[in-house]
Amino acid sequence: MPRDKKYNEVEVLERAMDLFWKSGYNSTSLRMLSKEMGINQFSINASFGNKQAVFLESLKMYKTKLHQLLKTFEDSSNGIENIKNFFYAFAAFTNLDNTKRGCLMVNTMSEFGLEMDEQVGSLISNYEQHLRALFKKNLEFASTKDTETIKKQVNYLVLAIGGLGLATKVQEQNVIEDYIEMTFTNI
Amino acid sequence: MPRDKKYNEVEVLERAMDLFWKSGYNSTSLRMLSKEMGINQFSINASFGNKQAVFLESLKMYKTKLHQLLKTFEDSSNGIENIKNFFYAFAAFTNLDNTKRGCLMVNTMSEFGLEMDEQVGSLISNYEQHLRALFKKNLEFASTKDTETIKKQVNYLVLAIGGLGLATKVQEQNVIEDYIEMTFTNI
DNA sequence: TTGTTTTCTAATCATTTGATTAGTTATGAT
DNA sequence: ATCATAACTAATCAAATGATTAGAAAACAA
Repeated sequence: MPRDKKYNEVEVLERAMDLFWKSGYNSTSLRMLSKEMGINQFSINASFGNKQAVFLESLKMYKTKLHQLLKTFEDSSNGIENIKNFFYAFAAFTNLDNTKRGCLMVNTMSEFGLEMDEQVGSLISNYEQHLRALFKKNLEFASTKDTETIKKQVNYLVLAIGGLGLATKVQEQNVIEDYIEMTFTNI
Repeated sequence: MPRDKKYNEVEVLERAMDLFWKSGYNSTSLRMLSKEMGINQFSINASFGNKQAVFLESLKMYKTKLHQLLKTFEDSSNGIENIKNFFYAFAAFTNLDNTKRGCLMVNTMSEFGLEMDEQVGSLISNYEQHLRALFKKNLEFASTKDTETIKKQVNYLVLAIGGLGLATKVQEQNVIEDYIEMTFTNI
């Protein structure tokens, strides 16, 4: 029988995710990953395949983390206030320990635009649909809004949370708070 | 007397700007620039210094273009509607010919975050101040808003236009329009 | 035409990149 | 203890990167 792996693939992937989150895909080299993950380049490729695959797995892990955050708001009582609370939680999440990393998915959208790896692209658009569903559900809750209004407000909130993900990379906390408060003044 | 330059530095810079606008700093190589600008790498460095300097000059040119757009709204009648019109013009500008390039400044903020070249950073924050001034002036026009409200609404609009710059890279036109319309129901 | 000056071309430099190789080490079933 | 297997290390590969070099070409004053 062969020897066992010295490292835990979930643990080293978490380090990879942190690095991609902070620096993006193109600015993160395999050598940086190797150093940060504590395993060498060969082991990275042995465990994941190649750099693109490490990135995809990092995105999946990020999505899981974000989903854990989201679940709280999916389970709790419904309504606008619930969406607003999610915005605040998202802002805290994307600026954990004042790291100003933004949102890995938003960063990735910005880095690649529409010319994105297909698997990465579908992971992200899948999550956008997920968010849309949450927003829609909460907007419909105890409300007399017509379908057209809800559609527009969902579009609005999706872009607003994208903008929030970008803003947490560069803006101060008080500006972020003003933004969230203002976003929900009229919906 | 020496020979004259075969190329016009403004024209080749415009090509460089287009490339940085489309692909960002790190994903644009000197060889891509050379091909697109129609001059070789030596000439690029002879005219501008190095890659970073070409980028800085590209940003300056972009800023000038954006400023030409902005001037229309600085000169025209004041008020909320004026800001809204600027949002629409900005959305059209960042998605000219359906190129989905977004805003070069927003793209740059997203690519580098706060760890940005000093000159690039001050150029961008300088423009943010410019926008803040425009928004403030128009919000104050024929309005009884208190100082605190105006401060919050300016913060809101600055982040909203950043989000719009990001959104034009990936979203459809109708979603963009819903976003702008909804943004201005809140102020 | 000649000579001087600068632009331009093409080749090359040292690094860095993603990826792979050859060879060594450790594990655990027998 | 032996040995088959897979994980590991370190070195290396070809390609791409930003930058620079040496020399040819062009323009104009004299």
